[in-house]
Amino acid sequence: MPHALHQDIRRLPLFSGIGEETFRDLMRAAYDQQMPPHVTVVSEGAPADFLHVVVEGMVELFASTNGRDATMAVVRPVSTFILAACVRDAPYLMSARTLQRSRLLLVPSVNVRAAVAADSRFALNAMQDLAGCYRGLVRHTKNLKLRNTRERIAAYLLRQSRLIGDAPGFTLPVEKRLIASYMGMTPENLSRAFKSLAADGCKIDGQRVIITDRARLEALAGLSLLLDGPDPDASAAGVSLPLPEAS
Amino acid sequence: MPHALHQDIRRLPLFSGIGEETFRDLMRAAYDQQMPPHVTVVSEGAPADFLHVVVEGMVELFASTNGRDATMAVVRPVSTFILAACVRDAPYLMSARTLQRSRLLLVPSVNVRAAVAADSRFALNAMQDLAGCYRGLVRHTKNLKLRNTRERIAAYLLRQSRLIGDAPGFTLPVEKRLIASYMGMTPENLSRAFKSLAADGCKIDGQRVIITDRARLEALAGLSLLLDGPDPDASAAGVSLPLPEAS
DNA sequence: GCGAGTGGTTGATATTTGTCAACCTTAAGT
DNA sequence: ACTTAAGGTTGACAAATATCAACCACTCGC
Repeated sequence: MPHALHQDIRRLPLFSGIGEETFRDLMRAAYDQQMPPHVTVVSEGAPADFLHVVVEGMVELFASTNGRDATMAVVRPVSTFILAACVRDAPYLMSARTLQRSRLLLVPSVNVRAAVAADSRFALNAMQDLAGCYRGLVRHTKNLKLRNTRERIAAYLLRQSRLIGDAPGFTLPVEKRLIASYMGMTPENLSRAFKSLAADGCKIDGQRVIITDRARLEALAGLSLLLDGPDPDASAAGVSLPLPEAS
Repeated sequence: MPHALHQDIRRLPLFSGIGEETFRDLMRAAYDQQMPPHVTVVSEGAPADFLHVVVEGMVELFASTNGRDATMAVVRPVSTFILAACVRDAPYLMSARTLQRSRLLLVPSVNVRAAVAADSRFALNAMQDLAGCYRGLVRHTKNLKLRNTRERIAAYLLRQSRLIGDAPGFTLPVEKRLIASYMGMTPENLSRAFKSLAADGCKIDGQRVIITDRARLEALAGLSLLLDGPDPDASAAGVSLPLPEAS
């Protein structure tokens, strides 16, 4: 595997500062896999045999029950997912499928568990990562329970804007159907809500978003928003959608 | 503080097996507080100065945005809450209020952070605890997104039953308004749903629940239930409601 | 024993959200 | 260039859920 890649992975908060030997052992045990698009790489309920690292492409984490299914997160390079199941040695609670041609690094869970036991810095990193994931999900759950669809959408767009430095314009990072599912609504509902937001300070045209009246949009989101900030728990990958692109 | 109490706390997964000295330092730094009912002990947005241990009584974790509020969990002795904010040195994402006269042990976050840094077993415990909390919340979120109110209730009741060993009869552990809010619905809606479940294998009379036709109730819950089991992530206190009492 | 407050239930009604079907647009494949 | 498939949008409609108001039952404090 190319050295540059290892560098990128090592720079992840989860791996940064851990023993050189720990890291090397993990990488050596890992499988490097190329996957075509639309392939299920993890099935919920299965034993968590691997920690996954997304190296190229894009992966959707989702959950399903008889028919229905819900997007839980979309993961882009370079980040890991399902650390929790891995350290708990418990079944996956989410499935994962590629959205594009992707490249994944599969690190056997046994090795991960050995590494947390052996390298206390790695354990601390894992702890921080999991705390961040947890907090990300707390925010998400609060969103689902405290806001209706329009408010959730407004809050989401404001958050996206803030994450790229309060730029008023940006591009949606993923397909709208994924955003809709992630936010617990139907695509139709999202579509209509997007349109109606024109009256509340935000214009959406295709993938392009322009916040025309931030104050108004914030009022709609039912702010008091420590709910989504001011601390983004940035490392909370694996429980959210990707960053948008400014423009 | 009585010795017996320390024993109970020490037996929590978070503290079990950690260095005697680590534990003693934490306990020595802690404040032992008696609180009357209906007192807010933690406000979301505030810096996370303390890890809280519920020693007696009952505490509700909740979140609120302009008017509305949502129950996130109910914590009973002996367990801890808001570990995540504490180790991240980040603001609380939830508020906490006593439901009854309660006794709390407040362990300063600085000491907790020092302890995880110094005692690698404690760090591993914290990691496991946070992984459990995360997984608990994942289940909860899946529930919210994939099931409607009746299904959520059916699933909840089945879960409660399973947690006490598949007893068909039990007593609801908390007030119905809390259950309703936790599950993201209004009390009125919960009340009606409870009544309607009589036709689907479950009878609710006041606090008493009797599952009369488990198979039928499971069918309604839209099972395939790895969703709530078979691994309860038991240590996931702080993200769920208390256990019911069998009867 | 009595009044007040809280939680719970019920009914009528409004709002929100989902469903279904049609259609449009775009990108990919032949 | 044509066809196909997928994502997205729109409208009409249905279902789920919330809201509001009244009422009941129970507990607590006097």
